[in-house]
Parts: sequence; C-alpha cells; structure tokens
Amino acid sequence: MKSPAELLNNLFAEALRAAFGEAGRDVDPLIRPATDPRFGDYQSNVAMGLARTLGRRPRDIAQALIDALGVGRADARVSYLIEPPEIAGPGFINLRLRREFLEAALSSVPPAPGGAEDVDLAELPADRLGIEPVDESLRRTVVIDYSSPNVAKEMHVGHLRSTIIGDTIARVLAFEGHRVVRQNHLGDWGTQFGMVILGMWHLCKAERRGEPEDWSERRLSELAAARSAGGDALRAYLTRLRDEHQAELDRDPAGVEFAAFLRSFAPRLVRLLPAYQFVNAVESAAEDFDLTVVDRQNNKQVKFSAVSNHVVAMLQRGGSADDQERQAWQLAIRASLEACGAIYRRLCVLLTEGDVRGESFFHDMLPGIVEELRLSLPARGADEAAATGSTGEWVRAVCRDDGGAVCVFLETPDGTPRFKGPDGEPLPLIVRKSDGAYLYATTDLAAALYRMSDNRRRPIPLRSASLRAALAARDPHHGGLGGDRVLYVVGMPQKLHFEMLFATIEALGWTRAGEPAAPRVRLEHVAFGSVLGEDRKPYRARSGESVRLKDLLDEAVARARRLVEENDARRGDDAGQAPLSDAEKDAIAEAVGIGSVKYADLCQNRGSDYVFSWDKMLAMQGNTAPYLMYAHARIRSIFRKGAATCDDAPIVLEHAAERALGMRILQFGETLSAVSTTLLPNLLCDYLYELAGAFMAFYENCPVLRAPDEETRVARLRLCDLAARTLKLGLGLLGIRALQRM
RNA sequence: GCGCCCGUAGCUCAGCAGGAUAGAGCAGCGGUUUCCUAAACCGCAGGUCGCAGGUUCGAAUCCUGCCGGGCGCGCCA
Repeated sequence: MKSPAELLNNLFAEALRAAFGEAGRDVDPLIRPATDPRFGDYQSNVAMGLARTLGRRPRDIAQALIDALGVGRADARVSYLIEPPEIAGPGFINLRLRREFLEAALSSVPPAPGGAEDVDLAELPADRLGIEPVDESLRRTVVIDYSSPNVAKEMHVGHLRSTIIGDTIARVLAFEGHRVVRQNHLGDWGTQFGMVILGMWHLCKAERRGEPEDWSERRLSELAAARSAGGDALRAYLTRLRDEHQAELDRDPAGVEFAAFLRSFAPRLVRLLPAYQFVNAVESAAEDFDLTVVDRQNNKQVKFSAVSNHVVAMLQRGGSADDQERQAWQLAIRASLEACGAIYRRLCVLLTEGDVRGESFFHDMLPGIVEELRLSLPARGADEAAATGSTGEWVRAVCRDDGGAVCVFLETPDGTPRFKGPDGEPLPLIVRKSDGAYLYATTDLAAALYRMSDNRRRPIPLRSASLRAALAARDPHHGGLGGDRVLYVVGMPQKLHFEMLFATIEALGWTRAGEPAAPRVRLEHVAFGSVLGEDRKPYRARSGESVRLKDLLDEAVARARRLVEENDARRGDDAGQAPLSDAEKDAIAEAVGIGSVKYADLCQNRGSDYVFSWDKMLAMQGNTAPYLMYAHARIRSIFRKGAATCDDAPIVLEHAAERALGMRILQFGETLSAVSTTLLPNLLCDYLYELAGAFMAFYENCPVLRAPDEETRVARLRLCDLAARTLKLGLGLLGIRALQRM
C-alpha cells in the first residue's frame, strides 16, 4: 500500500511530463498536505514555480496540469483517487481524496498477524499495516553509531539522547527495508582506562589488608576532607597514600596477589566505579605535588599523579609482560557491558553485545591509518587529495608533521585553511600526538574505513600495506561492514570534529571507492542538543553530578506508579471494569515511566536543546507518551468491553471525524519516509499525536459499540482496530510499548 | 577573534527543501460525565515570528547586516 502523497506524487510527475515534455521532467510536484481543510486534503504548489521557467501564467499551467491528469475520464487512474481538482489563489491546485478511495485503501489493510501480543519490541514489527518496504533499488546498508557509553563510567543522562534517538532511527530505517548495522562505539581504550585498572589494583590491596568493602568510598571522603583542610593537610595525606602505594608495590613486585585477585574477581560496576573515582581524585589532587613512585617493574620513577597513564601505556604497548593489565581491562569491560545491557533492556533499546565495536577494536589499525594518510595526502597536493565533499565543497587535505604531531590540514583549492583556531592559525585534524599516542580522530578514521569497506561491493584501495592487513584481519570475509550510509548519533558540540573528519575521508576518496554501480557513501553527523535542567543549564542532580541513567529511570517509573495508583483509585468502579492488580500496576508504571522519558526526548526537534521536566513528560494532556498510550488503551478497551471483532468488515467514512481519522491512518507511510530522510523522530511523534487527537475526536462523536446499526458498528470497530495498530506500530518504532489497559 | 546553532503566544516548544488566515501543550477564562477509560473532550482569549534591509507573485522559512543568548575552536573524548 502506498501512501496518498506518494500516489499523488507519482501521478503528478507523469502529468508534468505529459503536459510540459522535457520541461516537466524531474520537477518535484510539490505535493503537500492542505493548509486548511477547506482546501481539501492535499495541494500541489508546482504551478507558481513553473510559471517563471515556462513563461506562462501559473493558473494556466495549473489548468494544463489538471487536464493532463485526466481526472474524471473513466480510463484515468487518477479518477478513483481524487475529486476533480480546483485551482485557487495564484495557482494552488487543491486536491480532495475520494471517499471511496479512502474506504477501499483502509479496507484493504491486511488483518494483524495472529499471535498478536509481542512482548518484546523486535527490530521488525510483525504487523506492518500493509506498508511495503522501499523498492529494492533504494535499499541501502546503513551503519549507525549510537549510544557509545564510556567503560570507565556509568551511563548517565549524557548518553540518553544518543541511545534513544539512534535506536529509533535504526528501527525506522530497518522497517523501511534497509539493512541496518548497529555499532556501539564503546569508549574502552582511553586514558581513563588506566584509572579503572589501577582502581582494581587498589581494591585487591584493600581486600588483602582486610579493609571494609566500602574502602574506596571512605578514601574518597578522606581525600575530600584533606583537600578542604588546605595545602599541608593535603600534602600529608597524599604522601601517606603514596607511601602506602609504594609499600604495596614493594611487597609484591611480581604482582602475584593481583593476578590471584583477578582470577577470582567477579567484576561489578558498583565496586569498580568508586575505585575509579578514587584514583581519578587522587591523581588530579596530586598534580600540584612533586610525588613519585617506582613503577611495577621497579625500573623507573613515575609521577604519582600519572600512574594511570603509565598503566595505559603498559596496556597499549602489548606483549605478554602486561597480561595482568589486559586481564583487568577485560574484566572491567565485562562489568560495564553487563551494566549497559541492563539499561538497554530496560529502555527497550536494541543494542546487544554483538553490536559493540569499541575503540580498542580498532587500535591496531591506527599506525596503518597514519601511514595511509602520509602516503595518500602528500604535502604537495596530489589530485587524489582533493575532492568534493558531501556538502559539495572542494576540500584538499595535506598530511604533515607539526610540532612533532602528525596533522591533516584541510584547505580549499586555493590553499586557504578550511578551519582556523583561536589565533587564526590553521586548525588541523591531529592523528598522532607528539608523544606518539593516537587520538580519537585516528580511531574514527579507522572505524569509518571499517564501516564503509566491503571486499565485493566497495573495496577501498589503500596505499598502506599494514593498514590493508589490519583491516583484513578485522573482517577477513567481508573486509568491512559495507555501509552506504554511515550515521553518527553524537551531540552537537562535536560538529567541528565531524566536519574535519568527513572532509579528510572525502579527500582520501574512500566514499567514492568501489564499483561504479555502488552508491557514493554518505557520512552524516546526526547531531542533537543537550538536556537542560529547569535552570537552563545542563541537567544535573542536586549534588551537581550528572544524573545516573539508572536513577533517572527508577524515578520515572516511581512517578508513573503514583499516577497509576491515583488514577485507579479515582476511577473506582465507575469504569465498570476490574481494578488493576498490583502486578498490572507495576507493568503499566514501567511502560509509562520509561516510555515517557523516551518520548519526551524523541518528540523534541533533535537539533535543539530541551528542558527536562517530569511534569510535562508524564502529563496526560499534550504531546506525551501517556496521552498516546491512553488513546491506545481506550481503543483496546472497546474491544474488551464489546467482546467485539470486526474481521474484514468494510470501512465506512460517513462522519467527518471518521474521515479525518481514516485519513490520518493512511498517512503513516509518508510520515515514515519523512523520518527516514530527515532523521527527525519528532516528525513521527507529531504524527502520532495528531492521530491520537483524531481518534479522540472520533471517540467523542461516533459511538462504536452503541452504533445505530450493525454495519456502522463493525465498520467503526475496524477503524478503531486500524487506529490502535497504527498507534502501536508507531510507538513500537519509537521503542515504546503500547498498553492494553492503563 | 573566528566558526556553528538558537531567538515564534505569559511559559515550554512545533512549523524553516518559500505557499493561502503562523500551530500545540501548560498557565487564564467558560463549558461537557444517567453514554465504549474525565489520565479525556469542546470553546474563548492570547503573536509587529529579535531588529533592519534584500531576493520573490508570495518570507517565520532563503541572503546580508545588527542586537541578544548558547556551544565549539591542535596534541582530552
């Protein structure tokens, strides 16, 4: 089933060619929903624009177009679709869909597949409402990078938008028939990682000394006290910690204790986190003091404020001497993934451990990436190094050393820098620090290569043999994910980074590689704004720390639970149905609470910041999850109460409210297309809100179970069924459960 | 300093590949329940779309300048 807008679009495109020949080819018919019900259902605004190019009066053009459409001719396909169009104002063509068409289109929607109530929100909903996937020729492989939590930290509000928006986009694109590859770019290789490992080491030592379980928390508050007491107290405290640290190293230079500890350690994030925070706090406090310890192998002095860096260096250097660090690292990842998995399941987010390709996954490609940049982007700009970016601008990239760091300078063809720093000097993309360490830009280049490359469809020619080998080692079979479209669901502040990254990739020519038939790769930064508190500053807990996602969700569910309780009590027996059991209340509170948090985020325009408000997201009125869920529950209630079925009864759109509801239902498909091209989930939210509003109006005006006659009754039931299924499907694509009762 | 984003009703926000009289929700005022869930529905009131120019048959939407706010800007991610 195609949506009305799509049908109109196709018919108008044909008519444009028929009426105006070449001049009408590839002209967008500009089919839009009517701005006012009096003007019909849709309108075409193409005539006014065409007036200039054709040198004719817009109303004449509109008339010619209508003649070419052939409405009213018995043999014209358009005749069953619309009433004869009217020309209005300067040349608007007003279109009114025929009632018979609407009724037939709605009646032809296949019944919901049996088995009905799917508990999980699967990637592909069982009930498609007759909506077909996009044409085979338009299907793409879409790689979507979202969520990307940091292993060293617990998930917090900062991860909410990426996780939720990314998941919805993934669901919508998959529903449209695209091959979606989710990627969770876990932050598992950064500097903070040394702190986690070091924290685990401290846990080990504390345990051996027989200290209490909350050792880390105690040390943290001791440190805070020493800090506020001033310089000398802090120095004394840090010196004590240093001595303790050194004593432990001396006691067990081979790390036998730590190795044993790791073998039996059941990693739990609740223990890891305070230990990490402790190390973090100690190191930042120690920066101002000249304290050192001898490193694990006892060969050199290490600054006490930089022990974790040293651990990172050991970890990243590789080799069997550092197995211990590697093992600790694996355990920490394990713990983090389990914590993330719990959050994802609760959020009904599709990400699994199979989608994780963290920073560490790419780390051995990094030297090859730098070599590739050096070979492909020589200082004397070769032709290959200049290309039109996806924005259509020309970019030229030059890779050279600067101050000991390896840099990519992006330039316009005449050599002026594309990006500048605060001092007005060219701002490069730095891919290797002067100390030899790699940065996230390097990892992002490696990840992008992996995501686009495909041995068969899009082999990317690489000059660096070591990079070729490293890429092949990652995915020997396919040589990469073969993405035609690579999406990065990452916050707005990183816009500059992605501009530079994409410009570099374009200059390397990776997006244009592969067989001629392969589409050019589109790289897109799906940017989003921040979550703000009522004070319009980034949303934080009262303590000033960012809010843990787990706490946020707990509170949402608790608030929803109170509402369920209140409401059930107020309703009493009035509704003539059994009160909700505790288990039902729990389930409803969970769905409503989580759904409200998600919906409040998704219904905002992705690009803008939004103010987090419990009252608004849990409100029953307005564009909220509870409102939509209520509309769905109300419909299901009709079926429950009437023990009714409607099977394949023909739809009748007699009443204006019936027609309006039917029209909305049919517009679901075109809404999805809009979401997949703009990647704006709020368009889907707006649609669902309007759909629910149309249902509410219908509900007030058109009795269903008490309909005047049986024919009307079953027709209305069928319309209700379609409305409920559309709501359920739409909510499902947002990763929100629809409820039977609430 | 440079770059990006934002400024729409008292408040929070939609609308911005230009289209007819700019929409929601909240807050305010007034209605609706012997009737399928009132966690609802309906009505009223509320706007020089930051300001000034420009392009256009037509601008909240595109361009330029200004004012106000946010974010970003080489070896963090």
